[in-house]
Amino acid sequence: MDYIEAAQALLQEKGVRASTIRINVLAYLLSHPTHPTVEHIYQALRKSMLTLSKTTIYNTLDLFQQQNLVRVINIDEKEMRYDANTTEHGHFQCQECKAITDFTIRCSTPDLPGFQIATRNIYYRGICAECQTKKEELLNEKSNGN
Amino acid sequence: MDYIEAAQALLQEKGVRASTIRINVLAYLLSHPTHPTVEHIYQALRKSMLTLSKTTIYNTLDLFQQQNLVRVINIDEKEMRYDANTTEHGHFQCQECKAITDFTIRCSTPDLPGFQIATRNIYYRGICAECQTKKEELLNEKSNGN
DNA sequence: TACATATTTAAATTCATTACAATTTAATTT
DNA sequence: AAATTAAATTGTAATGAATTTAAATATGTA
Repeated sequence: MDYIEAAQALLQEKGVRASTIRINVLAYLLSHPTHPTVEHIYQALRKSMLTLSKTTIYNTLDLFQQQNLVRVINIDEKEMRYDANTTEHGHFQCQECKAITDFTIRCSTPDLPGFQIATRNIYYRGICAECQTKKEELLNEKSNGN
Repeated sequence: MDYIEAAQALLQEKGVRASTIRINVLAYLLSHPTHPTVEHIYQALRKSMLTLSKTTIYNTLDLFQQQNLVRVINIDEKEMRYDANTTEHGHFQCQECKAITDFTIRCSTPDLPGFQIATRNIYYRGICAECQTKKEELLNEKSNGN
């Protein structure tokens, strides 16, 4: 399975012209399900596309969003993040390491009569399991050392 | 029931010095459960506090957040919004009128073993009932007129 | 009153994002 | 193929919310 081919196929499905840049941006998102920022994508693709502009990344991601190819994740305080996984899932951001983890969740129907819901975003924040373990280890070291 | 008194009481409960500015910012949030921005609060309080600085609003809201007196709502594309209602509820933003509506919702426990969850935010977007009605009326007018 | 601490202020800065005009590339027509 | 049109990409400059900084002011306590 080739991410480039998969990206090209997805673009064609949506009737979007599959330019080199578009294919590469989408392939990057497919191969890096780590919710990258515009900067991440830009720095990665710049290596092989010397004249690439950051504006193009913004434009491309806007287009993808309109076509439902990506979803924007606004969990981070400063930067937007992008996810090629458009299925329903929540996002957890660790306040220590800033990493974003997907999780599955089911919610009841909200009491919004007459409202038309277009997008749903569930953002949780806290300390991830890994950072939690590190913290506990630090505490143990301290109590053993003294 | 006086919002000023209520704000003062809440601040004292948390052991935070109840300065005039703090009381007024919190009272504003209590009396305007419309998820105001920093700018909204600033413009409203400036009228009676001529030397008020926007930085103070930021500082005050940061303090309130630490003390769990307010919750930050990041649903808007550009500006942060603040809510003195700290009970669990979701937020819906209308893509037409930008108004934010509270809703109640219950979600299943996420599959995040070992994770420590500190804050939860549920953001839905779409068209609110009012704007939906307006749109339908416009459509009807068109089909009747022609 | 004097002192230390907490609060408030205003100006300057930061930085992700957007606006826009110019340029390049690709597709279509003559 | 050349000419025309449309679409995509680029770079610079502007935007504006949020933060930083340092100075000024107010407050509580001895």
